[in-house]
Amino acid sequence: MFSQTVEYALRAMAYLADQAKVPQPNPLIAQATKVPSAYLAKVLRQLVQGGLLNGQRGPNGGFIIARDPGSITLWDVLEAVEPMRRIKTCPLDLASHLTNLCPLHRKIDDALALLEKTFKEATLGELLNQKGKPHPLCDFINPPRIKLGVKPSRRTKI
Amino acid sequence: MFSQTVEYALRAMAYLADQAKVPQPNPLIAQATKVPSAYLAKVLRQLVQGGLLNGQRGPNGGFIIARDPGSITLWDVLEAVEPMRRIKTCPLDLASHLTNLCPLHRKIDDALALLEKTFKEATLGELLNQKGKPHPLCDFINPPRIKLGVKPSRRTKI
DNA sequence: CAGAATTAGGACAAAAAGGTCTTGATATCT
DNA sequence: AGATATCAAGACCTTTTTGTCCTAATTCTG
Repeated sequence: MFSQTVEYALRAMAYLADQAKVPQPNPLIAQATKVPSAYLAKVLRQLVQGGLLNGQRGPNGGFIIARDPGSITLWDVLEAVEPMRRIKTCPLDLASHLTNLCPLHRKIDDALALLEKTFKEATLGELLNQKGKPHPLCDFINPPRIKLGVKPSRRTKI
Repeated sequence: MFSQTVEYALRAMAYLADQAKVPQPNPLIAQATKVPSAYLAKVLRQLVQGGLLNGQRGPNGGFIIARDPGSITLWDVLEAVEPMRRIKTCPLDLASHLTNLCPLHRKIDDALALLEKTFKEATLGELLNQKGKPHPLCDFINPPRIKLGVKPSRRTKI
């Protein structure tokens, strides 16, 4: 129903909302969210371009959330990576339905509207620290920023 | 958000709900719903296998709705072609979330649950003949069953 | 400034979804 | 029975999505 990309984007945003202020480099996010790092890189770039994250290069760089998590909705995240296409005009281009969707497409679009509303009402901030609930995505809070296992380059000649 | 296949399946079911009793051959459904006929064939087969349609071969054959449209929900159609995958266990396989989804995935699954409910409450029957609304999919009711334009075979040698 | 860490961008590969075509089975009609 | 209309099944192609990899640009540290 939701694409992988959306799922990954939401995971990354939830993680970064939790780590506010300290830039998190891609491999660390990838580990915490269990998303393939190389693909995550693409998703993160979309989130930067959507204005939800800032990318900071160089040592001690990484990604940092661009605004207060309380002001970012799940809808904002969705829009940044894969905008929902609401049904505005008849998908069959029938003349008589131009201004007035047929009951089927009205029903479908109503469902989309409901989804849109649900996600617009949920902020990243709300997901954090809900008592009685597990912490988002991660078994422990603020994992130490340490080097991950040094993966041997496959280019080991000389 | 919804796949093409789901959209096509819903169009076909809405059309056939409207034509109850008279078998409609694939090309006619394809024309009325503006779905590529060869692909529609696949979708129709899934709907037959899902028990929502009956296929009847031979002259004057076609597809016919298997049950009363009032008893078929949009959810049934969705399930037949592309079952929604609810989130039942932690997608990250975190031990501490096994029985208790984290707030992010709880939120996502709640949205899926809402969708599920919406579609379970809507039947094909309800879509038909809503007054003041355009007829589903088609500019006129019960189009005559006529031969479509004979498309010249591309195998015209000899 | 040299070196290392990190994002930015894009080429490329693999997998899934969407779409086409051909062949075979079955039903109807004369 | 023969001719024809139709679905059933599946091989095959195309496009989109997902995933990998390499190179360039930038920034930090000593």
